[in-house]
Amino acid sequence: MPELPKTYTPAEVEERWYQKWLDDKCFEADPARVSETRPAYSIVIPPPNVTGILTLGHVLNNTIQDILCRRARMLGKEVLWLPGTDHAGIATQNVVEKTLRKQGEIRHRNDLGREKLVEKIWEWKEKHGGIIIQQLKKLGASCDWSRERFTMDADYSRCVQDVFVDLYKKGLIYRGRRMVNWCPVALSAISDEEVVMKPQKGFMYHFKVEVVEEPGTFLEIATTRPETIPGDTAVAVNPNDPRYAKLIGKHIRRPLPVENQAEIPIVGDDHVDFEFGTGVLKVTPAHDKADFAIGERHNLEIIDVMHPNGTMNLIAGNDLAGLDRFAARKKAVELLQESGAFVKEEPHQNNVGYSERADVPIEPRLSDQWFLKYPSVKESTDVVADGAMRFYPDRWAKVYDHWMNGLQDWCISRQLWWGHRIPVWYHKTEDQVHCDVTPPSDPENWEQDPDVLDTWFSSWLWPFATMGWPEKTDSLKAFYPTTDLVTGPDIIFFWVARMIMAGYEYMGELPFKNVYFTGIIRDKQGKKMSKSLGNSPDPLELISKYSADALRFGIMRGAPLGQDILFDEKNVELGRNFCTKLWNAARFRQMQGGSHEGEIDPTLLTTDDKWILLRLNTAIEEVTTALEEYRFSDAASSLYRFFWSEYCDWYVEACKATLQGDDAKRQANALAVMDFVLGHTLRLFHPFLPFITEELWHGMGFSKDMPADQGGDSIMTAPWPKPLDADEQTHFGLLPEDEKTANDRYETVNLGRGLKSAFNLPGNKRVRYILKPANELAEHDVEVLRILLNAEPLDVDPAAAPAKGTPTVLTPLGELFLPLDGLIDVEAERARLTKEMEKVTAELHKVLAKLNDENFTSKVPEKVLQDHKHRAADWAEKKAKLKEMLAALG
RNA sequence: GCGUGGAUAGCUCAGUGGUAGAGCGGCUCGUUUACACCGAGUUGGUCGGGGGUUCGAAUCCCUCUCCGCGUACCA
Repeated sequence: MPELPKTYTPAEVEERWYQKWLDDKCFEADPARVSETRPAYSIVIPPPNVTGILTLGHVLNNTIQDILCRRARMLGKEVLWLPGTDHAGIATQNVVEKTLRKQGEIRHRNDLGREKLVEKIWEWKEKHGGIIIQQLKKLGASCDWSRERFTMDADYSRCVQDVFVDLYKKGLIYRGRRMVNWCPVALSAISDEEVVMKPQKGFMYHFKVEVVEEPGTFLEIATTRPETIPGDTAVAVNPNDPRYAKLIGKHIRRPLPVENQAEIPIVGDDHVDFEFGTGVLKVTPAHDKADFAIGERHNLEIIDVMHPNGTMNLIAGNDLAGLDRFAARKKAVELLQESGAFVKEEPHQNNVGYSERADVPIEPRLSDQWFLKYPSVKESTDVVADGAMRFYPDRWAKVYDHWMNGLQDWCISRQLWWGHRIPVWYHKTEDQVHCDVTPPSDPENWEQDPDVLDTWFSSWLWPFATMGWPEKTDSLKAFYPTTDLVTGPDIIFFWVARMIMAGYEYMGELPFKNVYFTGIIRDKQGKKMSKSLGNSPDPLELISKYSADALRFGIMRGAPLGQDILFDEKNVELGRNFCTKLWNAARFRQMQGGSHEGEIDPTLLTTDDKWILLRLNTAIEEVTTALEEYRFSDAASSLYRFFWSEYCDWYVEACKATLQGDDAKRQANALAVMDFVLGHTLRLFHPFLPFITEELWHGMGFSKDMPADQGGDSIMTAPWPKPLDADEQTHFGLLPEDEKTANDRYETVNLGRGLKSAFNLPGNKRVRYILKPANELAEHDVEVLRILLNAEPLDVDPAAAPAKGTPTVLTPLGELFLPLDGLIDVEAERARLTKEMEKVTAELHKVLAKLNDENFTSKVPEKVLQDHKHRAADWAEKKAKLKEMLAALG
């Protein structure tokens, strides 16, 4: 076996192994291999935006998926991780339009026209799209790239059309003139889910109008949007409001536009809250959802006073026409002031809906759009409520349930060019509609609906449309429903809920069995990572600086289930350091030489050997359980602790006693134990650290132990470690008390080191210790103690009686003395012992106080009582010893 | 409003009824048979406030404060 290089070079290693895995088709899933003994495991990737670049959110999300997939492979499952990208309608069209504008090719999309622009976007997609796919490879993602899908692939588009036509024929998709959320920048309708509410500081403007039928009677109206007054077609009061009820049916004169102060009615409507504002509401059915509803109830005229881009139109009047809605607001106030209608303005905070994408206030707007009444709602609600589909963390189930019980029809049409065009044609002369996946036979007489579908109307089919639906393909048969879905809670409604409904509607079954919701990545201050804040580090830079393994480990160790993640580069550094530690521990083993094929001889196991085997068992159990419960950070922490604090810090150091000795058999046995532990550890780590574990697996010769079928000798397909069962533990002679024996020893070492440091002796200075053992110690155990204490020599003397004032510490193995030739400072030792005495006395008092309390002793469980009694005895014994020691000082 | 998560060492978090923990940071020492991306030692906490249940509360209950998220909103 060639020697491992002194330093680990992740960039070269990661590149090399990823290519090898690809060449060997290690990630490719074959439905034909699925069987009773080889169950399927599948995940569909949440398809990133085709224009996207890797963010830390993607790193988190995809590392989790990769861990799940890699572990499933090691458990002997046939694994499909299906990758792909999303065409992301608005976002992509924006990116490309912007690029073209920057390059001076166009000023507006109309310069190119629909066909040309779509062509340009495709070109752009082929050239620059899917960068993120290459970036995912750098991260080590073990996706089956041979199955990469795009939501606008021809067959995928066909699925989208099929579904549209089907839902149309079922009467669930309909076209209607409704109030929608209109984005004045994108010039498109958007869904309720794409609107984010933001608190706004603004003003509440009051103005008064005279009741036409009762001159001298004025109504005061409060509004935040005076620019929409020209669109008012009524004012509304609550019919139960004693102040105004009698005015219902009468009229007022609308103050704007100045040149058209029409008379509009006063209507009574329960919607009006008479405690809010003045209790009089102006009703603008064209520009407010609630007002639209009032308008419908009272059959009011609808007057649209705005252009689609948010500027005022001519109907708004000469003073306002052409102004942007916010400029028009100011102008409208001025006009009211001029006419004397203005009363006052008051600062007012309210919530305004913003277009998530363009970050501008949306404009409620009446327009013709396509809507979907959600299908399979009941099954989809029940499956989560019943727990048949599990959410992790499960509190999201409640959020889901809440949304499912308040479903509003989904506005699925978008006034964009990039996307799946709605498969509906209108007859040019007759009132006919053709909805089908194929155009009408006489296309010259028909015109296709210009709109495209909301991107999510394609993503919601992702779990099955990527596997060949509507054919009943082998892949669908083998891998649907998928096993796990890993995504952020921010798209629970956008995507998760809709996939569940589509799954039931078209596959008759749930699309995935478990949903893991990741946390949201924030910076150290807790701010959300975003490009505009510039607080989002580039994962690729982190990879080149620290390695992909380091990034994966760092982010997973700090990502507890259900919590947001405060990202700190320190965590990645920790990951890098850990990889280095792993590398060096492997090198240490290799430097001892010897074959790694040595069998462990149970009769030669030392206390330390047994201890590490027991600790390994615990680690395997902890990691396995944690992963089964999706507690990735716990799994990572367990591994970290086991390998660094237990294997490296104690076991390897203790082994040096054997390795320095001259018993060849014992040495070989120690190496066999190391190999056993390392072989297991590498496999436990592989899902987290795929690259370095593969490199060491091969570099240390573990690979050839494994059967070379399926995936060859890669650690990827090595079996997932199992804890030793009872028989194996018997075989190795492992007993639970072995752990205590070793722990007593390590505690003794700790205490001895503390003593040394208390007297300012450098850790590397070899000093003499004397142990007055409480029980007899084997020669080997003494040697281990000597090495770990860095003692030279370590005298074991049951009759030890060192000079007065010799620093002494009580250990589980007996009294340990640190003779300081000629340097004894009696007062210093007295001070140290006195301090110790105070501590022990305080602890003893605490326990005794409880034990002397009748209330305690009579009510507490027997086990707790015994624990306390033992503790009291321990402290008492320590106290007695300390007293003796202090007395000896004179 | 309603729902939901959180507040434990300087920082990030673990700890769900029985002796308050880890990692990082800080400080001290250090070229020991791998590893300074390291080792040894050490310093850090009346567990957000108040009340209750209990022999016993970081842990269970109530309440308040603050931070976050979701959702619904009144012009």
